[in-house]
Amino acid sequence: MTTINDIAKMANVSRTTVSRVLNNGYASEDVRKRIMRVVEETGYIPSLSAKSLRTKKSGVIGVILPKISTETASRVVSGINEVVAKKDFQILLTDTELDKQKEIDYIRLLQSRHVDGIILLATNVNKQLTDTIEAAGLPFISLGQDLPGVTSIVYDDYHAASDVINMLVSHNHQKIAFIGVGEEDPSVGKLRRMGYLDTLTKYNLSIKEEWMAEGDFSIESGYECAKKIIKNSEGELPSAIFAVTDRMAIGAMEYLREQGFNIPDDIAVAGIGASTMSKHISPSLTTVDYFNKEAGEKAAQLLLAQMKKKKEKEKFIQTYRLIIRDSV
Amino acid sequence: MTTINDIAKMANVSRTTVSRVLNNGYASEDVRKRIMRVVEETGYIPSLSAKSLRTKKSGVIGVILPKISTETASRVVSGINEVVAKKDFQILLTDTELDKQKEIDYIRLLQSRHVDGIILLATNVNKQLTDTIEAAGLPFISLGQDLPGVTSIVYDDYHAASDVINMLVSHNHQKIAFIGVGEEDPSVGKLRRMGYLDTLTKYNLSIKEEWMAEGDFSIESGYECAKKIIKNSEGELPSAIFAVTDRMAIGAMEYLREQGFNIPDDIAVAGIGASTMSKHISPSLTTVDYFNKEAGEKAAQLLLAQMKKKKEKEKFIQTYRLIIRDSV
DNA sequence: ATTATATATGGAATCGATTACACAACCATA
DNA sequence: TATGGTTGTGTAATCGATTCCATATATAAT
Repeated sequence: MTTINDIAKMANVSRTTVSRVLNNGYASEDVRKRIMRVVEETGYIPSLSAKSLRTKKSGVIGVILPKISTETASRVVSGINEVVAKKDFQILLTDTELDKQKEIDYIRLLQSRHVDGIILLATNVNKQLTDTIEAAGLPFISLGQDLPGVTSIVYDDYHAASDVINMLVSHNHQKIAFIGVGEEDPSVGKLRRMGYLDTLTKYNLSIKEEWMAEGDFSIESGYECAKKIIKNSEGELPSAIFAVTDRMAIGAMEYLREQGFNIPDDIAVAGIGASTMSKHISPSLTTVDYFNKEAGEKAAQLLLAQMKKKKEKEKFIQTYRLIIRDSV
Repeated sequence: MTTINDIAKMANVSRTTVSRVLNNGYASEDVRKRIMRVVEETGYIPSLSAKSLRTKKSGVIGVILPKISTETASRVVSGINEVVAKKDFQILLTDTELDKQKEIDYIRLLQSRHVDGIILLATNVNKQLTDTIEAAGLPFISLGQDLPGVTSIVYDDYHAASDVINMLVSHNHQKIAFIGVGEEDPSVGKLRRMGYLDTLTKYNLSIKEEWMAEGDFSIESGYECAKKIIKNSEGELPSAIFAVTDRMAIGAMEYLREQGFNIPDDIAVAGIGASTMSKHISPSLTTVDYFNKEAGEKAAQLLLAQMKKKKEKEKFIQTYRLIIRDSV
């Protein structure tokens, strides 16, 4: 490996000058040319470890995902990347596999790698997590969960869920079942469920335990939840099922189709997420678009801004859009 | 930030000892305890930039993708991550957006970041690319394209395509249309097309220009290609369409459905990729599973092996599996 | 001609770790 | 008691950049 010292020697200048030329180009015409020629010839690439050690900046931003291979995650990452790549930052990717200890470990790891900032897609929210973030003292953005003390971009889960119910009611549905996830996840688990419950209450519709089931984000769990709901409510079947994610909605549709139910005539289905699939299955799935990529872009922009100038915690609510399709 | 020197002072030892304790734990019981206590108390995190500068190892492996937000990419990355995370490596992610210059730039960039190895999902293959790889002198794996001089994992595109045609023929299809992509992409563009053409020839089936169209991987382009094929072949419609990717196959299905064709009775459709969607649309799509995640895992394993001990170029052919579903 | 100012360059410290080498203390063996 | 081997610890060089400060030269102002 050629180093800055080699270049300096070959160009007959000090390494100080080489560094300056490469960073701001400050030098006499003559010297600059001489240096650049040597750089070209040798194919010299500066060591970013050395640079980072000295400057405390790495040009890397850390992204912590709950799970890499989901459509949401990949859209968000794509949005983030689009923004940061323009400023010559790269992304260091970590995957917690939904393990809350790893969320914390990775923050510390990224810190030790001197990343310039972190974007976290949290699933669990707890004190230890926020303490670790606090201690890291890095520019930090939380996406998808509102973290105390941390600038957050959140989806409007409550109103999105609520709007889905509004829409179902306006389609004359009175008996609406629910497929949710665990409450450790404040956004998807709690808020969406609250949106569902509160809106039913608003319309004075009955809330039945038998019409509620809890899955784990997977298509299969959606299938199982639908089965459970249908089995448990022999007397009175729901006329619609609202699943808090598209994948679970799609699993539910599969079960219903298998059982000979017509969607939407016998039972309507709605999800959240605007997955590619939702558009292309049949009947196409009514869902909520959360603009994940835009959220990723926004997160990246906020992070870059925060890297320039530390700011107070802010909270941004990402807009959403209800997409009404054939499944209702 | 507390440094190793701070720890040394506080524990009343030299930084050498601190380093040793933290790396191999070599020290007397007494000293070790003293140091660990201070480490705990201060929450000391060693600087990986400094470490990397000294050791020439970063614990990071670079991944270069043609496009982040595709199912293939996210499966592969997930496979890679699963393997390398176990060995405490992280992934530095870059996205070329299908730009061949960026493929080269990113290799150099990753090199300057002292990544310990690179996994590249190339789309374009050219001399400059292989030269850059050669020059980087890093452990390197190419996934999806066979790169001269570089250990590669390739999908068996030719035979996969060929098998799709075999299967269609065995379902009594004689008139098989084709939706492909550009030939700059040796694997998807060239090999899959050759598999199609050669197999038609083998069966003595006619190859018609009107039955062939070229898309760009997107669902929309699949739709357009199907339209073009149907329009151009007024006299004699094909009885099956083979698209080289699931997304294009799904686009094609959409057009056919719109036009009132029954799938598979009027026209059968097959794709490649085993996307999640292929399983859940209706009719479910016949496709080829390339085991992308496993390919990612394999790539990671090979890379780790190569990091231990430089090896000759090898070429691995990833297995595939034909999944016959309702669309044929 | 002298002083002040701008411009271009180099010297040397520094960032935070690792590691080759030296050395001291201790115990065991002959 | 001298010799040698272990074991534990420290000294100092090193990795490859950046950057503060000093200095030399050229140019402008008085």
